[in-house]
Amino acid sequence: MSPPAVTQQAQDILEAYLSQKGLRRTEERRHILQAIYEELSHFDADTLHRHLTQKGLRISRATVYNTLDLLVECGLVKRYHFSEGPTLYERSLGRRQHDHLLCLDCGDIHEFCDPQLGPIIEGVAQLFQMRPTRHELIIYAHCTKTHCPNRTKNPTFATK
Amino acid sequence: MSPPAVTQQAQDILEAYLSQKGLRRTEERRHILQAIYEELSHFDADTLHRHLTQKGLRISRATVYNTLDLLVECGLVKRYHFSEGPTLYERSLGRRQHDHLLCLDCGDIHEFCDPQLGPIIEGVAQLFQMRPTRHELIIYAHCTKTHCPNRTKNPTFATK
DNA sequence: GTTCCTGCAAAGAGTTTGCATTGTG
DNA sequence: CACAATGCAAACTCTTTGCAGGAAC
Repeated sequence: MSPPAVTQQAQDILEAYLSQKGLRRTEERRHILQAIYEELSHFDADTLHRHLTQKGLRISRATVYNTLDLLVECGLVKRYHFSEGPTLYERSLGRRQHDHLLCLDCGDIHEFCDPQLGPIIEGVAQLFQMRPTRHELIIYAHCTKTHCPNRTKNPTFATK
Repeated sequence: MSPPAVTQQAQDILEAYLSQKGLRRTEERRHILQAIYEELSHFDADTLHRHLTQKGLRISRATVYNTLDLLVECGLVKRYHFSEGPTLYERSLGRRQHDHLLCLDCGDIHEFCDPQLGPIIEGVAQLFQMRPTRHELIIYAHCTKTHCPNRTKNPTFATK
């Protein structure tokens, strides 16, 4: 599915969720959802806020936080807790569930899917008589390429 | 190895690390290391600080944070970033590397070791030409026991 | 018109930093 | 006695909250 089509589908899902819950369809919510689906990935709330401001949209930080909560609730956005920094978000519609590998040298975030992970998680949860709802696997790693093009960027996730 | 013996070994390692780096052996560092090795697990900085205060030790929050950094640096303590809350710490000497399963109903933290995980991580890192240094796998799950004894406790990790 | 949502600014949690004082080597 | 470590408080980052005004239904 093309990016605009996914965005449209996301908007439709949001609308359905809002009317079902008796909540309101506001410009702000549409704008935020669009930015997330067409322009950003692995962003934090403040980056999203600045992005919207630069586009000339006057949306407050509070609304950004509120709307992110809403979008996570209705499943259109996923929330991640990597090391120290702020909470990061990602669009989730039309994307396979995946995990993350963080480069300790440049802060780059790589995504991967490993089909072996699901059974492991199920097995562990069963051992404790628990029903798993979600998981986060984060691998922290260094680049082995001698001339990694990212080496120049500022490292993140470095110490904590 | 018995708990006091592990603590002693940890103190020895700390001393060695300090002299090697030209740093100072202080009462505070010894007290903090001892509390971590003998009295606490999955604690945050503030819990550790209150714990020390209750024992009659007057150690400042700043020193607690500094010392935790130091202990993580020299490998005696592990740092974890679970969902929203504060950073958690754990003693690491004499313990196998393990991952965590968090109960969404009561906030309990279970530990598990899965030998299949290592190869998966190696494989993923190799795919990206990266050298993995550490990882965090967190499984969030609900209890399936109808009368979970923990159900009464305050849930943590519930929403974010 | 009612209720939800927004924007603003203040508060809050967790952590870091600056600086004078203390204490180790 | 030099310089690292401590204690204290203020600053800082990220996020939440309270409340008045404004927009959706």
